[in-house]
Amino acid sequence: MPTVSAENYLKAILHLQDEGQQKVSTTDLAEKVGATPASTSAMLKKLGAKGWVEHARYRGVQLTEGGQRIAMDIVRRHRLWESFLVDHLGFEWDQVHEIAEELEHIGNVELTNRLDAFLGFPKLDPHGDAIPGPNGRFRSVAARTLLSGAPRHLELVVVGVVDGRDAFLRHLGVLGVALGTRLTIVNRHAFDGSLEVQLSESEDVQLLSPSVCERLWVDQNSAEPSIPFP
Amino acid sequence: MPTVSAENYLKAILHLQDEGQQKVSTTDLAEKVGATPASTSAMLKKLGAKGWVEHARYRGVQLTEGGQRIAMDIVRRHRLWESFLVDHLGFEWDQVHEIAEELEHIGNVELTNRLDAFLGFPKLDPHGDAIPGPNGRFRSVAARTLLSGAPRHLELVVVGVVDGRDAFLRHLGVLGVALGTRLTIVNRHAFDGSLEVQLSESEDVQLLSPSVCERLWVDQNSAEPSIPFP
DNA sequence: ATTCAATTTTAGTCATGACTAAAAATGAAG
DNA sequence: CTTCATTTTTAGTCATGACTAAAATTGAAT
Repeated sequence: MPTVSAENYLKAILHLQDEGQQKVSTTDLAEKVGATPASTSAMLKKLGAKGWVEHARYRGVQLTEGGQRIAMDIVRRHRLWESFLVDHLGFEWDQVHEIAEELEHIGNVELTNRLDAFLGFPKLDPHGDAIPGPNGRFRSVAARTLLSGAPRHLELVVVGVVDGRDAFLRHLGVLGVALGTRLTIVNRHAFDGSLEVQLSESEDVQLLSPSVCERLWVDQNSAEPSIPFP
Repeated sequence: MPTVSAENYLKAILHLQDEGQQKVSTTDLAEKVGATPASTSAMLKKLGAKGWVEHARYRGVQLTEGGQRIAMDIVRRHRLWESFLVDHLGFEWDQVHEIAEELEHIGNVELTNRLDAFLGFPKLDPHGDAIPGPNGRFRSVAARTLLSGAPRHLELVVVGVVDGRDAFLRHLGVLGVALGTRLTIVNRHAFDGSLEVQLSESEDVQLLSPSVCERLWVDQNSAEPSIPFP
């Protein structure tokens, strides 16, 4: 069983690996967890000894299979609790992160699974991030979803429109969106549910109104290499 | 803000004070928290410095007003979470203590109050123990309750019977219960809801079936000095 | 009063996980 | 191929909160 501190490091490594770097540098990790590189270096030695990370001195870290499993479970608990806080206790999206940061460290499996069931086995948390299942992997996302209900941080392809009217299609053109456009949701705005999406080709970030998001069918871009953390 | 460890000591002192000892001995406290008397002695010095306990060397400890407030808040969170686990996640009475022991240390006030509201401001937890309100004091218990719905660890007086039939009254006589009998619920059995009650006069512990408990009106024994932890 | 067994505190260690300051390794530029 | 700025690790401290062993205090019994 990892300590709370170890869990925070493992989680941070998972997030950084997701953000692109396959090997995570000590400095980046230190910054993420809010510690000095020296402290981080010391912790990495311990995590390595436990078999949770592969750590070649001066070369960066990577989660092992076991370490990733632990980190995914933490993310699972974090996002389940966030869902609970928003859906049942009436918190807003932007108020729940800190609280979930504490709740996520309660590792009781029975508790987590029952909470999952209580919530109806949700696939996405209130921020639109995918929730790992009890097996430590993400639940398969429906083949075709409305953009408004798709997860963040996953490259999507526009595969259809709900509304075929000219005015809407012209509007899409202005926004730089068409059938086949690849994009990634980078942020959901709590205020009205509008989405910031990054268009893969142009690298532009575009703000899409809720009414646009509800009229676009998207699919996970299967061409993309399947990384563990969408 | 107390550490998790400090919270456990404060909670233990509250429980021991409730069980009769106004001043709690280092040895008893040590046993309760599962530490050595030496470690406990060291912790008491710190708790004293924070103003949470009064500690006269070799003379025992007592919670200060501030310390009691902290301890009551911990008990509040513990019992609210236990209620949540049983009422909404489907746990049994005897499975929830350990989990609540972890959840109770998340001190976010907003979280606690929202959870309280979500649960419908319950007065008793699944074990029949009173739940402190947001002010750190127990909510007033209804003037007259059925024994089956009364809190544990509080001296009660039998003030009436629902069912006046001879057979029932004779049965009460056999059990040693009559109008005016003072008793305290010491345990609820998860299996069928039957209660173990201690009769104040004889000191006997008597097992009462659910059907008996549902036919007895009880009231809080107001003659008793009002101790903080019923 | 004095002794003595039980209780409590102090003294001295240890493990965790943080820190600063100093040393070592890396790798890019000349 | 050597230099040097950057990154990373090591060395040495500190605070928490636990422990054991030893000393101090209490209070009950002679």
